[in-house]
Amino acid sequence: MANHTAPLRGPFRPPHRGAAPRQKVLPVARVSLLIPSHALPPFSYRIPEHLVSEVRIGMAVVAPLSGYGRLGIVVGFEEDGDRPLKEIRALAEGLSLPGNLVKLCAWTAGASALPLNAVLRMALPPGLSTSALQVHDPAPDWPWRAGSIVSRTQLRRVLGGEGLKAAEEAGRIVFAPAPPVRRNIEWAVAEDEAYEVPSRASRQRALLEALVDHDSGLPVVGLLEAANAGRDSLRRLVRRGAVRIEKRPEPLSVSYTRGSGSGLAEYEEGAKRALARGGAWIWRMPNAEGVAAAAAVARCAVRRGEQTLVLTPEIGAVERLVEEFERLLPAGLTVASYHSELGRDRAAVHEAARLGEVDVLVGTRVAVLVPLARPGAICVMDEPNEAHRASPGYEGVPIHVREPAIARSRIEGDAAVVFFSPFPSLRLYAPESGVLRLPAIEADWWPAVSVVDMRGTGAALSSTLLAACRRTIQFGGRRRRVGVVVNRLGHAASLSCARCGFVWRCPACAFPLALRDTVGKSLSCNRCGTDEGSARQCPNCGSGRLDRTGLAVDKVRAGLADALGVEVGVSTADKREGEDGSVVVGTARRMLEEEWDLVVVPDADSLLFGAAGTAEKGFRLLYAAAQASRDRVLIQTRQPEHHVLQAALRGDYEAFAASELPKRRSLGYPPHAHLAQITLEGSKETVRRTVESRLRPILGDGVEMLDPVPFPGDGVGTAWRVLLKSRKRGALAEAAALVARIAAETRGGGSGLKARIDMDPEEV
DNA sequence: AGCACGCCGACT
DNA sequence: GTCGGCGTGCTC
Repeated sequence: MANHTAPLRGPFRPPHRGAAPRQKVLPVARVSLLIPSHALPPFSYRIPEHLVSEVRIGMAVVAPLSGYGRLGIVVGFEEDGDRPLKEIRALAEGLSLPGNLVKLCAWTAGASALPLNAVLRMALPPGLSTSALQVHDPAPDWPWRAGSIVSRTQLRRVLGGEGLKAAEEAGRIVFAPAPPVRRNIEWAVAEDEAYEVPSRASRQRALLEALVDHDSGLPVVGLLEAANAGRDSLRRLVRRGAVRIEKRPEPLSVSYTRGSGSGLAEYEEGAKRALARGGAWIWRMPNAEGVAAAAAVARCAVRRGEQTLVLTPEIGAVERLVEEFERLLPAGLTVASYHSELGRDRAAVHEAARLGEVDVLVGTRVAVLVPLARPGAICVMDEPNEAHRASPGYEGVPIHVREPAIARSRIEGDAAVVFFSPFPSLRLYAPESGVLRLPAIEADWWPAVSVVDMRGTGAALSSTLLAACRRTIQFGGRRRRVGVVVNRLGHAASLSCARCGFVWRCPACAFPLALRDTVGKSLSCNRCGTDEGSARQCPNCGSGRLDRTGLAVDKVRAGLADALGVEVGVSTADKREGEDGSVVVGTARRMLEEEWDLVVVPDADSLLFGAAGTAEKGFRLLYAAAQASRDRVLIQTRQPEHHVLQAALRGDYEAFAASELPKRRSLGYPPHAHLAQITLEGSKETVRRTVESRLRPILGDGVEMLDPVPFPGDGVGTAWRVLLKSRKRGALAEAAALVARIAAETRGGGSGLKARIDMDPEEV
């Protein structure tokens, strides 16, 4: 491992396609200062004579703001103007980013309506301290010694603002941004074999015995635990010269592969093709096979001397994938994981990746911006999973990771990005997206499918359903289990006919209409605000039995427990009870992680047509439900012939895509056009005024704005949603970024306004 | 007039 | 993040 403060000089590698082209250096640099919580635009600084030859795009520099040195990244150059400019003070080379990564950050900032400095921060080592200064030449009355690291606040307290500035100017203290230092751990090493352990000192003997086979020693913490000894016994051994204690840096969480690569042959050809051509690819296959296919991509990249980035939706999946890669990939390659639970290690992994010491980096969405010395391939596992998008307030970019992944492949010399899923998102699969396709691998096994037609029934659970559950759990021999997938926890927002299953939809958007009040059955569109009045009877079959769509977890659970006479477990995000029982009810996210003998979906219609979901999400859920069943999948529906349901239960993605893609185009969904969903929190008056006076006048050409509608599920009416729509993503992101700025300006006081921006949301 | 306090905008 | 400017409102 290279030292953090040393200039960035990796081991020699042949030229790779990620190399940034040499930039002509002008005497003025644009610098994006890394000040959190402030969306400062990049500022211009003069480059001092002695640094002109060294400064390049991506270089970390120290530049003054209000007289204090701040860390920034050079993001561009410009000609010298008339304005007197401050000078860049120093370089912080060990923290620099490759020039291409700055381009990627700029693209990502534009696409996500985030300030550039916030995105650059995500690409830099985590835990980077931007407030530490090193004391170089202390004045006689200072309390610090030369070389010590002191925080800015402490320096201010002692020296005062002016004193701090003067000391920095004079070079007595130097701004020293650095990633968190790796801890040292104590190791015990056996020294003198001749030492005779006193007969009663059994702990000391145990310690020596544990150490005897380890010439290079053992970490102290583990050793004490293994020998069931305390620190005192060890100290005695040290005093007698039998053992010495050494401090060594904690090991990097980079592991080595130990497989043969023999299980990867099946995917070799596809991997080669994607890497040879580069660009974005969809590789449709069962999720279980994706691991080996991604390993094949990684091996192919390694052969080309390149690194692979593998992105998974969840942290748990990262750890599983690392283990699988260790087993599958030929021995001697390095694999490392990167996610938000990694702690101090993460900065070390970041550096190892940046220096090219990691062959395969497996991480969550936060890893998409990690610099790589030799980028070759990006694998996005389980592509449609929405955990690939950061929710506001959580770590990572708040857009789906597929977007920066594609941008990265383009920017970094056409590296390959491969999206894995049996049912990729239609926005990628649409021919207009320009994403190439590798030959699909279809599931080689499919469960038996039972469809129960619920038209005309009032009961939530059919006798067919109950009989299937009984048959499964009463089966002799091996214990069998039933998983019941329910879509929602509380109340559904849409209205459907209890007789034929008709769902009220907005004539303009084709979205299910939201049920405003359950008694009067008044309907309106959450998307465009259209008010559709009250529903009296079903326009399809004339029935007056109208009910809100969807069954809730607790209702199904109680119904099953009652009818089957067994304990029924529950597994949802915030309630887990009796999960190892024979029958478990839960939400899809939880339930479809494991396998069941019988998977039951008592209300497929709410998955497919409910307000919370779209046909696309419903298709994936039913498909995944089938894949999670060892034996049979049973679903209840009032629209048994619906093509999405039929296609899902056959596992026929192509048929589903062929019927849904034209709808996407006519409705103007990505990739045909882009949406920005802006949620504004504030009084109706404030929101309306802001939208009309500040937002509407500045909308760029081709950006359409729909009127604010109350945010669904917000009963108090303090949250409003505005949709922006455009064929041009850039224009849309600009408008969205402006909203963020306006909201930041009007915060506080009676006119308080909070904004949240979702670019290209999955559901609207 | 003199001063504390909070808000706002500039800082390159 | 840090600063100074300015208006408000209070005290001397």
